[in-house]
Amino acid sequence: MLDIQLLRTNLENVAQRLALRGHAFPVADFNLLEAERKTIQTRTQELQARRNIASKQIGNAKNKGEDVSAILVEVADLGDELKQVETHFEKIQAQLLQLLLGIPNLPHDSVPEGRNEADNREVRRWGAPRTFDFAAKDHVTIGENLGLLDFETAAKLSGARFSLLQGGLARLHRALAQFMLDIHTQEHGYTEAYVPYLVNAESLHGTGQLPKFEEDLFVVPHGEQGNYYLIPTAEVPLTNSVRDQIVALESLPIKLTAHTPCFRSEAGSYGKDTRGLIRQHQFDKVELVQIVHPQHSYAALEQLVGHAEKILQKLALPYRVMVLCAGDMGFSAAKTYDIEVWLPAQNTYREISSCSNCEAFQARRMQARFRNEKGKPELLHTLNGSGLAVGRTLVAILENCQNADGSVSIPEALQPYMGGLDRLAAPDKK
RNA sequence: GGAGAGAUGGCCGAGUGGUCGAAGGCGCUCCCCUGCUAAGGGAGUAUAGGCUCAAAAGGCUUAUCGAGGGUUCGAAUCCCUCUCUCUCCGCCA
Repeated sequence: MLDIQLLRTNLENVAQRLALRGHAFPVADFNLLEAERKTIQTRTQELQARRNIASKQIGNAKNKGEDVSAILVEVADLGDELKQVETHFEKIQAQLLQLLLGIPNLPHDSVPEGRNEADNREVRRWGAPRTFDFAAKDHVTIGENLGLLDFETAAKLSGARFSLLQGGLARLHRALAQFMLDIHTQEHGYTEAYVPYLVNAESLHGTGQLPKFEEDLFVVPHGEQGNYYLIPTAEVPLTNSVRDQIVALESLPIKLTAHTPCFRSEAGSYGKDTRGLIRQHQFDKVELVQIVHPQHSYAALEQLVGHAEKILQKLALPYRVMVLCAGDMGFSAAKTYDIEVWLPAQNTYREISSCSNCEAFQARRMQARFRNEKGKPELLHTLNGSGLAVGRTLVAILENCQNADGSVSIPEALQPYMGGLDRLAAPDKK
């Protein structure tokens, strides 16, 4: 959510910056609503003040045993009018809030202009794509040939966009998550968290998934108490842990990590990445969240990207880092780096991590604050990033580490997590 | 699921219809005394917003005592609903 003060004082500028990311701010609607708000609020407060004064007079008069009927007559009509005006005021406030909740974050000055993926800029590359002396297969073929990846059964169990892993591949998947958590907690200073996978609507409002993107979420009805939502990312529970809180200055930065499944309905992505593990309704991810002092959020973003990169480096998987253009960024982000891993079968780099600084955008929605150097509450800055998407890392390993005989070499860093196993191979067929 | 207790400022805690944005304490900030610490004295110390002001300062003002609704001229206080926490019982991994 943007600062409404900013909209009041600097609307033109805000609209321009939002236009950079392809959002048309409804300037006329806003101005109209604001003007109405102003008159109604003033009127409401006038009436409230009058009521307060009269009530005080009644109290005083009664204490002295004086007759209060004159004042009561004066105040008689006040109640009705006040109620009417208050209701009106609340309605306008709600409309303003609705409007505000639907507006994406402002892009940071360092974010390149552009409309879509094609305008993202490469920041750096690490590692060189391997050259194959045989025809490199894609991860689906590799996994199915090994007998460890089974989409057919998954479809029977659940439907499209689900997967079933078995044996060494399932273990590799688990090993990856363990490995990532260990690196982030032991080398990068994150605190591991185990979080709810079902969250309430407030939490999703806090991080920005609601109210605008409900169709991307899986909803679980929960009787009269409303709905639960399956988390689309651990960013939601981790970041919302500071919702409605004022944290102490000394406790910053708060660095949290969690391994969770993520659930996305992928509405509107029909026909995209239908083959394989790239785009699933359920996938695992190790998430990194930092909650920091506003002065340090951009330094923290660079750090956070580095933490995610570190995983790929240790796995020896080639990647590149992209800075997203204004038009390609997510709703809550002020600046986003994507890390894209090399996938030989697709002969391209594919997103495996997305790291964003949301500045105070989420903090304002969540009322997440800290007590600053002057002792005053101030909004925090929040960051999040994948460190990394487990399923996609699995894909990258299958494809990058495949051998001519159909087996897959296990990156050295993971072997301790695999009981020393150094390759996945098909069982001998007899 | 059943029975009971509770939710007040950074924290503890008083407050059952008006003089309550809220006693008292702790903590914190500033000042004084002492000065090696300790002790002592004084002042200050919620949040969000509106209007005003060129801006800052200031001034005026509104809302907020878990959330929402109701009664009333007036609600932290009375009534209703909900949420959460705690204790006991039941059930369960």
